[in-house]
Amino acid sequence: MGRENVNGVRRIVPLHERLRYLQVLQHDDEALLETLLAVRQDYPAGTVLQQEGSQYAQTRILVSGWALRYVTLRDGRRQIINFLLPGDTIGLFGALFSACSTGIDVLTDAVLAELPCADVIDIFRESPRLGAALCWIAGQDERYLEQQIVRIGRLNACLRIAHLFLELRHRLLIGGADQHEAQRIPLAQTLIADALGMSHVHANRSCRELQRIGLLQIENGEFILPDPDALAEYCNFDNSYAIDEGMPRSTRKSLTDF
Amino acid sequence: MGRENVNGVRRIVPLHERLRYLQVLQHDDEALLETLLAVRQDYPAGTVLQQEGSQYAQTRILVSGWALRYVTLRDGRRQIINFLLPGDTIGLFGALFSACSTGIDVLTDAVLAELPCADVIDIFRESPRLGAALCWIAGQDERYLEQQIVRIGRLNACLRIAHLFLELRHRLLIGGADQHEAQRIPLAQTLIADALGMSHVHANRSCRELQRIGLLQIENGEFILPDPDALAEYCNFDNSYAIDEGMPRSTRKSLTDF
DNA sequence: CGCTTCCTTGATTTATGTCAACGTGCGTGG
DNA sequence: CCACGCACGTTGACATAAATCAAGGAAGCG
Repeated sequence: MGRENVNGVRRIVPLHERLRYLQVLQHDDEALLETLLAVRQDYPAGTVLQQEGSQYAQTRILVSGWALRYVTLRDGRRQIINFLLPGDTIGLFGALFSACSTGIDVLTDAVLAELPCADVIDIFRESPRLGAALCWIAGQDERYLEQQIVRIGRLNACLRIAHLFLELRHRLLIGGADQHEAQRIPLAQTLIADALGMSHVHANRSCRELQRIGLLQIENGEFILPDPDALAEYCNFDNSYAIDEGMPRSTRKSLTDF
Repeated sequence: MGRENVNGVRRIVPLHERLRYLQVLQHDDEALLETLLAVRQDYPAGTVLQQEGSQYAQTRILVSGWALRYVTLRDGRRQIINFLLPGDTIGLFGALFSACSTGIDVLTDAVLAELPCADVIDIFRESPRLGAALCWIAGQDERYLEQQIVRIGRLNACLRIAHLFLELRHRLLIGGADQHEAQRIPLAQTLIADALGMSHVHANRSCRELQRIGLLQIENGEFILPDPDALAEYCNFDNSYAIDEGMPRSTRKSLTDF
């Protein structure tokens, strides 16, 4: 489960990788999930996947590449709500909403699995275990938004950037990236500014500052985290409980026994 | 459904009121929901309902009163993630997480319905319709967090306050409050500051400014919104699609046919 | 080439935070 | 009953983080 051949290379499917943490899916669930994720679609960098206020076209799962979710204000400024990484879902419960609250753009070339929104609702009938797993994914998304609120609300520019980068690294790891991959953050400074509620000028100066004190490298338009632990120390990043990865044993037992 | 006698007065149950919008619950679902919400518990203002990092004790639904959800930083400052109003859930999918990411305090005297977290997971087996309705509630929560990110990230202090107050009003209305009730915001300025990522001094000055231009009244430690439409105009508050209330007809049909 | 996008830097303005002091109402314990 | 502490609101003076304005440079691309 969770791996597939692409150009002869055995590749991780990040959503499966994420769900593996849960340790509740059984063989049938995995098979069902693989069926649902069978349809793949490629999108080039820059594609608008979803427009603010439009109807949900489909439920999508990011298999590879980065995307971003944003809200545009009347004056044209935008606020990036969060970044979407391999293993993240788009419009998971889209069947339950009449319109999208955010726009979504693909940032890099990306591969998405696509299925009708209604199929997700059917999952709950066919496999409560898989349904619970999807609620867990949705709950994690919400926790990342909480972290984003804390960052923007209470941290200064440098700390915000450091904290965001560590979250992204953490999520890349959860999706199955190796340590080296997870230290690379391919974001333009403009995007960081739009995500963290600051001007691009100030984002630039803050990145430079982090670079100056050795916590960040800037190479070919992407950032490298040379020392994640030092960075975590710098901004008090804590993923022990703020970003939960587990499920209580009792729940796991009740789901697997079912 | 959704009403009960309290001191001889027929009272709205806000979660039911919220779910009524969906128009998918059938008689059995409503009965099941009422069974689950049968156990009520009173808490006085100031009670700590949940500590950051603790295990989820139970799933709770706010029946009356206000609460707040927050994260505390190492230096003691805190960021309020959001406010909880009648009809909001606490730890809805708590069964799926090993620990709480946030603390929750009761702000006013409050009544909560309480049930074991595991019962929520069982709902998905017993009634996919009710399960979908709960996912919709969870999805709405997430949208409120998105709005919070936009506020803190891109609006200045006065606009943030105006926007937050309008969201709270909107949510009070959804929970069944009447127009008059929904114009009353019983929050201390310190709380507004902690929620909107500003100092209490600045929150005070901004509230005064809103009062000066006639968009806000301050009475006995609570705020009144004398003209919600003017306030919405002032801060470009838009609840048409940003805060979705509906569900596509197709989904409703597939759920009710089931 | 000339466009565009992104990054960079300096000068200046503005929004917001910090510090300090004081007032008010309220509950509590003597 | 009063005295006290406490939480909250208020205001002024000042410091600082961040936005804005402006200009120019580097890289990619038709």
